[in-house]
Amino acid sequence: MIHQRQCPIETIIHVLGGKWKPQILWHLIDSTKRFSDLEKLIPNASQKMLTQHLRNLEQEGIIERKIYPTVPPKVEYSLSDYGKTLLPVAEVMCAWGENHNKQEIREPAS
Amino acid sequence: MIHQRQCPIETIIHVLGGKWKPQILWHLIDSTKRFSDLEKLIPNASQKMLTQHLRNLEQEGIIERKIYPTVPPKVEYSLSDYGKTLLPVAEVMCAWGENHNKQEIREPAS
DNA sequence: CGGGATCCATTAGGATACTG
DNA sequence: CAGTATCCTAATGGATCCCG
Repeated sequence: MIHQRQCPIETIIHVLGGKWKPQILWHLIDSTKRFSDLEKLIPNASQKMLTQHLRNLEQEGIIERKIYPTVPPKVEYSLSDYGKTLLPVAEVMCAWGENHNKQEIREPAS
Repeated sequence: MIHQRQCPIETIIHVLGGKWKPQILWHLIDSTKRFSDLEKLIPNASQKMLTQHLRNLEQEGIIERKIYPTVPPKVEYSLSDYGKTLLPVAEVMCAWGENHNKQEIREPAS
């Protein structure tokens, strides 16, 4: 699964490029969330995909997963310090994307 | 195909997120290229995917396609002015990606 | 509660052949 | 030269059931 990417842009696209990853990160910005919280916040994501994306983000070091060995189990996800280095980048990406969404309805150049 | 994206990050990932799109853009930064040039520059991309990604980027307004009605045909691709607004964003993404590639071999935190 | 396992649908990407 | 068209495989995402 880990292969060399010729352009580092592909790296960040790979890290962020899962259908629900941006939303997951978005919800973790301000506070730690439990698995069930994320399920409620992102209701269209299936359990499987939520789990899978959370695992991916964890492997990349972006988020942290804390397990409380209680019954019933409790698992908390949070943005790691390293993950926070993504935020400024995400902001720039967001700004361009937001503008692009507006541009999409512009008239074609003559 | 056009659907609302809840987070604008998804927009830019959608625009850049094709296997060969970053490379296409990279090669168009400094100069206009013909289709056959891009084929040589990105030899692993199939004709089909190259065409498909070029069409996508054109539809998004990122690149321009100029057809010379000669025989044999000649088609030139170039970055549009609007496409150039992506460059600073791409740079930031690149920088993070580059650093991330180094981090990947770091030892896990204790 | 927070998953794992399994099976299915959709999409992305690739190989090859053909054409104006 | 710059593609289309067709067929195929791989990867992603989703639905459902089960379990400690």
